[in-house]
Amino acid sequence: MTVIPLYRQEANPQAEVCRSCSVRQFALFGALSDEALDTIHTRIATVEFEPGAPVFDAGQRGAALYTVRSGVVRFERVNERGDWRITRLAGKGDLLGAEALVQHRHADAAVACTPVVACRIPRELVDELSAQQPAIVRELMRRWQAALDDAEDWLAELATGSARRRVLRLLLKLAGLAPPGEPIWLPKREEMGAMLGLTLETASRMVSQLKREGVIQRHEVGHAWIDLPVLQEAAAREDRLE
Amino acid sequence: MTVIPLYRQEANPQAEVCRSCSVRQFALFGALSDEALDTIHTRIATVEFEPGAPVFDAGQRGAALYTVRSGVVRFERVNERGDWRITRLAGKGDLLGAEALVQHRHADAAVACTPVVACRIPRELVDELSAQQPAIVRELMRRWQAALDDAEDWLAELATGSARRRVLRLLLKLAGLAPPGEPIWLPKREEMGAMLGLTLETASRMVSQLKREGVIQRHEVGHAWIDLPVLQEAAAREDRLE
DNA sequence: CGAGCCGTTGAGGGGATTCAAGCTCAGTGG
DNA sequence: CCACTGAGCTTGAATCCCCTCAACGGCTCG
Repeated sequence: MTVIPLYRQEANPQAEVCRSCSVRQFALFGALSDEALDTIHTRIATVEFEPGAPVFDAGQRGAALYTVRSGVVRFERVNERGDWRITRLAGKGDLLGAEALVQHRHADAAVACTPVVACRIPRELVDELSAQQPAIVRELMRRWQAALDDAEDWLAELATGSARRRVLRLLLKLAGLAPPGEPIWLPKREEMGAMLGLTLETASRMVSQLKREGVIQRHEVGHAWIDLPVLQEAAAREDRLE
Repeated sequence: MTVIPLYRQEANPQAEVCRSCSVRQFALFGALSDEALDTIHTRIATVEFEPGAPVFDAGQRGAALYTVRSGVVRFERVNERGDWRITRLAGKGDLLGAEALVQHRHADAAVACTPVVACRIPRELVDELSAQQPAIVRELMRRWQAALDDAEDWLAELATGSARRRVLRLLLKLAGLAPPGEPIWLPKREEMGAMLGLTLETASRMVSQLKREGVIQRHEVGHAWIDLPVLQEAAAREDRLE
C-alpha cells in the first residue's frame, strides 16, 4: 500500500485535489460545500493498493473509511467450514469500512482486485462531520441501505440458477463496474468460483464457452472486451428458456 | 393485518405499554429515556400479521418502520429469471423497513412466517427523533451494519456447500430465532428451498434424514424440537469431514 | 529456460434435480 | 361422524449438471 498525504502534494494545492476530485459528486462528502471541503482535506490521504493487497482484514479494528476513486475491491469471508466466499464488490465512488463507525472490528476483509486508488478518511473525521452536517448522516444511511440491497441482489442473482446463468450475471455486474469504453476486469477463475459458489473448473468451462460463442473477447490477462447488448441478450435468453 | 392503536388500549395505559415493552432494551428506541418515550408512544401502534401476510411489499413506498416483538419475518425477492429467493430472516427485536428513511420504495418484500406482533413506527417520527437524539442515529447505523453482516453471513453459510450442510446451518439459525425452551419454527420445504437455493424435494430429503437420525423431532405442523448440542455437533461434524 | 501460476479440457462419479406417485393430515361438508 | 378434498410432505427412479481428479499448455518472471 502506498500512502500519499494530500498536504504533501505541494505542486497540486490540497483544496484543488478534493474540489476537482473525479468522484466527488458520487462520494460521501459530495454533499459538502467547497468551504466545508477546504477545512478537512488535510486529514484525507490518497492510498493505492496493488491487486491482492488488503484494504483491511477481517477482525481488524477499523480506524478509517475509504472512498474508491478507481479500481475494484472485493469483500470476502471464510465460512465455518473453511470455504472462501466473495460476498460483494465495490467500485468507483463506493465507500468501504463504514462499520468502523459503529463497531470495532471488520466482519469481512476488503481486498483490491485490480490496482486501486482510494481516499482514506479517518473515522473521527466522519464522526465530527456527522455531528455538524446532517447531510452526511443521510448519505451514510443511503450507502448502508445500498450495500444491503447489493448483498441481497448478489444472493438472488449470483447464487441462484445454473453455472452458465451465474457467470452471465457476473459479467453483467462487472460490466457495470468498468469505466465505459474500457475492457472489463475478468477475475481469475478461482475468484469467480468464490463469487458464484462454483469450482474454478466450472467457471473456466463457462468462460471458455462464452468466448467461443463470441459473447466475450479476450483482451489482456485479466481483462476482456464485451459487447454489452450481446451479453444482455445472452443473459436474457438464458433466463427465458426454462 | 390487525392494527391496535396504543392510545385505544385504555385498560392498559399507553406509557406503560411502551415502558414495560419486552423488547424495549433491544429495540430502536431502547436508548430513549422514560420521559422521551412518554412523548412518542401515542404515535406507535401495535400491529399483528398472520403467517403469509406481508408487512410490506417490494416496490411499495415505505411510510413506516416496524420493530418485531414476536414471531419470524422473511425478506424475499424474485430475481431476473423469476426465481423466488428468501434473503434474510428477522426475529424479536429486529427492525424492518429502515430503507423508508432514505429511499421511497422497498427493494424486497417482508412477509410474516409465523404469527407476528410488531410495533409500527411512522417514518416521520424516526426522522424527528434522529434530529434531536444522536443515540437514535447511532442505533440506526448499528442496525444497518448488522443487517448487512447478516446478509453476507447468509450467503457464506446458507448458499455454500452440500444440501445437508445448508439445512444444518439453517436449523442453527432458526434455533437462534426461537424463544428459548420452545420448539423452533420449521419452515415449509418450499420456503427452505428458497432460503437455501435447493428444490423442495431436496430440502425434504435432508429434513427427513435428520429426523431419522434424531437431530430434530417433529412437534406440531411447522414446528420441531431440537437438541441444540446434538445439532451443533452434527453441523460441526458435517464441516469437519472433507 | 525452467519453474510456477493460471487456464483449459477430458473422463468419471456423485449429488441435486426432475418427474412422478403415494402419503399424511387438517379442514370441510354431506 | 366420516368420507372427501387439497395442500404439503415424502420417497423413488432416471437424468443431468457440476464436482473431482488429472493431465497438459501457455504465459510470465526470475
